[in-house]
Amino acid sequence: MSVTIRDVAKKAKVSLGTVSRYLNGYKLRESNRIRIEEAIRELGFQENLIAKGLKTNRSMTIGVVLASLTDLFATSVITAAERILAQDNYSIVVCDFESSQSKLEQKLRFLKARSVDGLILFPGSCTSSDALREYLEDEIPVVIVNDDMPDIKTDKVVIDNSGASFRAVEWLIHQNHRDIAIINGDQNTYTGRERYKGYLEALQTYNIEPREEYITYGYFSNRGGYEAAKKLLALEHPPTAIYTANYYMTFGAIIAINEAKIRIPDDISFIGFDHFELSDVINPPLTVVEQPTDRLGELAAKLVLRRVKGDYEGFPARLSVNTRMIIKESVKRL
Amino acid sequence: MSVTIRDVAKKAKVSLGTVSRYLNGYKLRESNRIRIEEAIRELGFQENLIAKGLKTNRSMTIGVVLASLTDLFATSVITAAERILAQDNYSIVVCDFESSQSKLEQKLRFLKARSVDGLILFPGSCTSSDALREYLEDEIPVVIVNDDMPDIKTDKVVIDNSGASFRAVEWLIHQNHRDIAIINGDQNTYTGRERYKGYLEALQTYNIEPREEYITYGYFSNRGGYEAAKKLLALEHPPTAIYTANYYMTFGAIIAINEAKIRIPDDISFIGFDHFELSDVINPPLTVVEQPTDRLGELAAKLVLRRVKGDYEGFPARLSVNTRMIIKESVKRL
DNA sequence: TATAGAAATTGAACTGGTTCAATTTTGATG
DNA sequence: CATCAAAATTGAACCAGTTCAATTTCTATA
Repeated sequence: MSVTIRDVAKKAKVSLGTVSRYLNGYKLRESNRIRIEEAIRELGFQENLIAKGLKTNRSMTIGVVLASLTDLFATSVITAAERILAQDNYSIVVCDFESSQSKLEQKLRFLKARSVDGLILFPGSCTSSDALREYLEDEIPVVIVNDDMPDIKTDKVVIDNSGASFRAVEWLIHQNHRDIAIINGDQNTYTGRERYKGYLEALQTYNIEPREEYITYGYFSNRGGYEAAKKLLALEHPPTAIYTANYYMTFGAIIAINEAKIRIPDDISFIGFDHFELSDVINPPLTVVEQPTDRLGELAAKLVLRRVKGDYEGFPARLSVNTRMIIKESVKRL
Repeated sequence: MSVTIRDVAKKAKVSLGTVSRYLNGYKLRESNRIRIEEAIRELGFQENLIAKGLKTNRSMTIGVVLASLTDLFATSVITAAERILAQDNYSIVVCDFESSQSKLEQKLRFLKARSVDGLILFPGSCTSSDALREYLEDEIPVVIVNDDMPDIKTDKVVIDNSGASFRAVEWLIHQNHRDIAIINGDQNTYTGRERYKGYLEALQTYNIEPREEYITYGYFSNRGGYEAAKKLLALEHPPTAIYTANYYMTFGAIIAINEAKIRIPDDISFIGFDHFELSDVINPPLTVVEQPTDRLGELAAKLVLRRVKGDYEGFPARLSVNTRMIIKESVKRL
């Protein structure tokens, strides 16, 4: 079979305990260190993390569970998280649950059998989970990203969802817009509700009566955004500005606007969500709410690492990061 | 600590070998089966896949290595692959290497230490790897997705890249286009070169002299596609049709066209790449080359599973799947 | 009912690491 | 040079499963 530390020990004429100590960075006699290094090189030894994990009860893996691998927000966050985790020699095991509650349970159990040391979870439309409770019972740290599971006590990293909407709408108001429409995400989700809330709060703060026909739903999908925008543009009194509450809806809406040969910002003002590649390349470049996906991933990774290492200070933490408005040219001052 | 099969064995009054056999689906005496199932339920036993992996030398994980987690093509393929793998109780460990050769090596070694049973690799612009050679030496199956590593002998699943271009361009020619531009991907990549090749072959087949100014490069990026399209539209004799060789360039180009107030298909015909959500939502819906990402993921997963299970028939396999043209309304017959 | 062959069960040995109590080596000090 | 505490090393036991040769139980047949 493959080369084990026993082989290395024999070749270097030391005990296996010494080789183990070498591998784990303990100090040892210079002459032994040299002989072990030589033996490792000559034998082409590679340590077996599975065997290591058996005794230490650590797999050095963090489970990542998300609704869909093709979700740009989640994958952006994960990219950043993975970078941090890799620095500490952790790797990520990724599972998607296709927005299905039963698959979520299944994947969570699956990862648990695999002894993940921690979990980063994007629950999306799933608001509860029995399997997740088992993680808490066994004290496996869980960090939820930009979401809420009200009856489950875990760490969270979130963006300031309602604040993001508030500032976007406030910006429109400051540019003298009053007829401001929103294309909302799915109201069964935390982010969907929060972003809607911020919209309402901004209107309220400036004494603007919300108009029912300006409140539309795109359900976080491209097609949804497209259709909602189409509906808005067809109104007898169309809004002077549209705010979309996520990336996919933003591009659906833009396409509807282009199609209607309505120009941004001359005919209608627009604030989108997320600052991914497409937003800049559009003409005119879009004013958007930028989610700090890198920061979010970084925080989630660092938090889960801290917990994995036993530091439970401030549990359950709820780290919130602010979004940023990227002001470009898609909003006209009235 | 946690509940082990020894605890289950004791409680069910059988030996641990019997419990092991139960867990692995062997037949056993009805009375024992019942008692074991009871014990498992009562104790809340969950098997430890890490311990299992130590003896069997199988981790039940497949490594997935790709340049970027935010690449929609790769994540679509992976989604389909994961579905198949999960059916056989395999999970995927995902690493991105950020298009860096050294990170690729690092991640491959990392996964190897983690005893992945197989590897699905999207090499992108990396055309070779020492760490990968170690996989072959140790007979860990590797499947490369839609790419080529000329001096490394592995299984591959590919799409018919040059054929895809050929048919797209041929379709334009059949609609009487002669001034056909291409927005090429990065020529340092296999897919970039192949797709360009198909374009040239189609022109040649129909005796059309390729025109240098119609051959542009968008390097597979959104911005690249945008800029290439802008350049094409600014030509004294702009092409009557544009073909873009991947998704991101397609949308960059569309935005450039919209911006220039040129209409598809009246002013210019267009064939894009990939049939993701945006292509349909555009007006008019785009005629595109559809890559069967589901099929590709399925094939990659099934192939790697076959190899993992020791079936090396037909090694190295090179499974090719055909792209499909989705004919919509973005091409005008001249 | 005895018996042979098949089927099921047993449990010690094994996988490749870590751990720690016991032992050996080192080196500073009187 | 003897002594002793500190540092380094040793190797058996352990982690939670699988495996397989040996043993026990079952079943069919004479």
